[in-house]
Amino acid sequence: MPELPEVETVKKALEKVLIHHKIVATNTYIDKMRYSVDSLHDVKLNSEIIAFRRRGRYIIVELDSNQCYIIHLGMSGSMRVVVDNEPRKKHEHVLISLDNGMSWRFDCPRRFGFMVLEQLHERGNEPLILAKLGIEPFDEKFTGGYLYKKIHKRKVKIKTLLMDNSIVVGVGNIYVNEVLFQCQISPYRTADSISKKECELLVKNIKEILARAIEAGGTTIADFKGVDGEEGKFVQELLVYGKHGENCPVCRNEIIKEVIGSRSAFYCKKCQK
DNA sequence: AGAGATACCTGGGAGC
DNA sequence: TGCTCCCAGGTATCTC
Repeated sequence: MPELPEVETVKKALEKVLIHHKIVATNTYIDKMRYSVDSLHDVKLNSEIIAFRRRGRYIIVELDSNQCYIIHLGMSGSMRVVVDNEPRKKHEHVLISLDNGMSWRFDCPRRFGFMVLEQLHERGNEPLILAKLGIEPFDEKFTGGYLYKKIHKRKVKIKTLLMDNSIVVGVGNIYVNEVLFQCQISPYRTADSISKKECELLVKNIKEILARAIEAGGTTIADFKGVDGEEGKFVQELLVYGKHGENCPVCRNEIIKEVIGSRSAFYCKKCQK
């Protein structure tokens, strides 16, 4: 389940092996994942890969043809770069051949992810698909004050709101549970009950937990692996996610799992108020 | 417009 | 062991 730290890990790994190589062929083996893959065939041949960016959970790969790939790994997507004649795996839906005999592949069993090609009208322009995204968690403008302003009139539960990527991007279900536990805030609190001070605390912990997860190469729950097949190590640091029935590491009370906004919430009733 | 629910998809785990 | 059922997740899209 790639969240922002996983996506950052994948982006860095891809950049290392793909930068400055040229696209020589595109093969697709499926009509669509979340979106149609047709646009991938519009890539200008021999375009050079010149830059990698990440925006939220999206990876943007810029080409010197003024085109860019926009990639979302969905929940089970992964990338690998192998020699061209390596047999295709069952769910490798997109194979892009490079000028060095390597093959860049998108494996996406559940088809929640996508890969499309867009035009960049002016270099650096935000592709349309990303226009509605909220602030990056590591942006210095992402402060307690910013968060408070965005949420203090909202009636929706804080857990749901922190996962809303029009507020802040990259906080998915794993990390929101960890963040709320660290802040000792119940996932059931409505956003308008969160004080300015608690917003400061939330922002501080979002930044810290995401940074630590990036450091560890992401979290492996079931599906995520980095480009090199290495598993992320942050799973070892999770305190509440997936720990229902176990004891709270702080007070030894039982960690509870309940559904909030149709997603699993893991929390400690005693520690989180 | 805000809030909440649901569809999308398939591997894997639980339960029988 | 083999079968069926259900859950996991981010995002888009729907209704109220």
